[in-house]
Amino acid sequence: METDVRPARKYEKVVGAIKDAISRGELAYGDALPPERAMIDQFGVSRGSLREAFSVLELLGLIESKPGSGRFVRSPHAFPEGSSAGAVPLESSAVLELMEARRILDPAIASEAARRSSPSDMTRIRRILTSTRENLDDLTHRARSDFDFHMALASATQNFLFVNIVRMEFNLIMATHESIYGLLEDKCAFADEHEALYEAITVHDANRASAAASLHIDRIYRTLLGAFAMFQP
Amino acid sequence: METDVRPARKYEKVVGAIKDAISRGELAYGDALPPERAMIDQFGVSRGSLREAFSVLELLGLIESKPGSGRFVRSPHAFPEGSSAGAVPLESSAVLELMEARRILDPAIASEAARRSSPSDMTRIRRILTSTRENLDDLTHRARSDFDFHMALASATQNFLFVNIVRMEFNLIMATHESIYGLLEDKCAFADEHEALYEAITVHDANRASAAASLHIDRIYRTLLGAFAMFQP
DNA sequence: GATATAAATTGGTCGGTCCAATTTTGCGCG
DNA sequence: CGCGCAAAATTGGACCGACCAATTTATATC
Repeated sequence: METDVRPARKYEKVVGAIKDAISRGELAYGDALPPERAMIDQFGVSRGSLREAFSVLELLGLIESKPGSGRFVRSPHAFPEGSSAGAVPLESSAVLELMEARRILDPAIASEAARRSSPSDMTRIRRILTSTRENLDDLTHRARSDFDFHMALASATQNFLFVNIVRMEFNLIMATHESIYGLLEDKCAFADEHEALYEAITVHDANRASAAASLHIDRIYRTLLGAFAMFQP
Repeated sequence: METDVRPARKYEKVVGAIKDAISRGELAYGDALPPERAMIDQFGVSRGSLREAFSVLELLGLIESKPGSGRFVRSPHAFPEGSSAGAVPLESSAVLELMEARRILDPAIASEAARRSSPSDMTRIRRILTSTRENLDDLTHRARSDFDFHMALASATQNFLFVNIVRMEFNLIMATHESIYGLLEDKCAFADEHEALYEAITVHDANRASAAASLHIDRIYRTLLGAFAMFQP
């Protein structure tokens, strides 16, 4: 019964807590966070872990550090003020923002992968795809497969900048909405689209690969859009 | 006489040293780096600083960490083995790889900025452009302007993923080739292209913005290609 | 030869020190 | 009383050395 593959780092707890506080409205735009030394007691973590949490929150665009002054909440997006039962607006806005970027980035990466992929890249991707089919019902397995697939695609571009971008994409997915895969119900479409993408890359058809990636991410985007719409007026 | 704006962090020294060692061939693909505890003495830095250096080198795709085993050199690109007078191959291959990615990413970002930019974004970019013109001969000022301009462009997309990508691009530029701006002699073209890009974004012409960005980065890419070709047989 | 054990290595965390930037306080002076 | 400037307190930034855990590799033992 392995519930969590990840070792649950301390800083993640802090990130979650602050993120939730912003979602609930306890921390609003412009507000100052408590000073480091106070938060150390508050969360019971060391300064190093705290700083790591801050660096993530800064990367997410949620807070801003001003040396000598303090840390302040930055509005990442403009989202409705008086939203009841909180937690949704921030999460959804961040995830949609991420997906909007992926609608542009992923087709470009797929196209580049189609141009430069080597046979060994393709066998690796092939292996990942079969592993994906094996256990489509397990949520964490699906998430893991998705990550592996897109990382393999990125490394097939032979360009580490794309690898880093995909790594960043999935870091953000995990940081902002771990349960996102629960919303994507259509498991078969998930696997089918990955396979279509694989086929296009195998024959080095950049245009078809780009189109396949577009279809894939567009469907996900629309699905999430629909799911989030149910939470908001 | 301010030679370095940046405070010269400890880990940067380590990154440079290891990068140079790889360039010189002292460390080749597959070689194991000395263990952390040994490098602490070797470089006279703490473990924290060392780990920070490793994280950068890992991001650059130069090394790979295997828990319980050690850290190993990864070939980032295949580049000529017996290259004399070293230092060039790694640097140039990494920079060209970065620029190849930018040829794809930057037009996409420019196009998105054209679609979503607000008036306040444009005034900020306008200010950066006039500042750029003011001191075109100073190398560090030009580098700073370039960074500011592209960061402003990224934030005009209203999407923090693009902001992070541009931040990453310039982190890599600084990490791999700080003197890169010395190779880009045509100062006027530099400023002109930025202005053309600005114009396209102001009128929200996504296609023109994308084209302008392509022209800009393509010229830089060709210039660097030419400059590096002189170092290699 | 197989297995248990020990050693070596990286990963994560902690609690400090010192420094730079900023803000706040307080004092002197007009 | 009000203003301005300097000292002090507050805050984040960088760094250090130590500790223990997880994992891999080497070694010893049967």
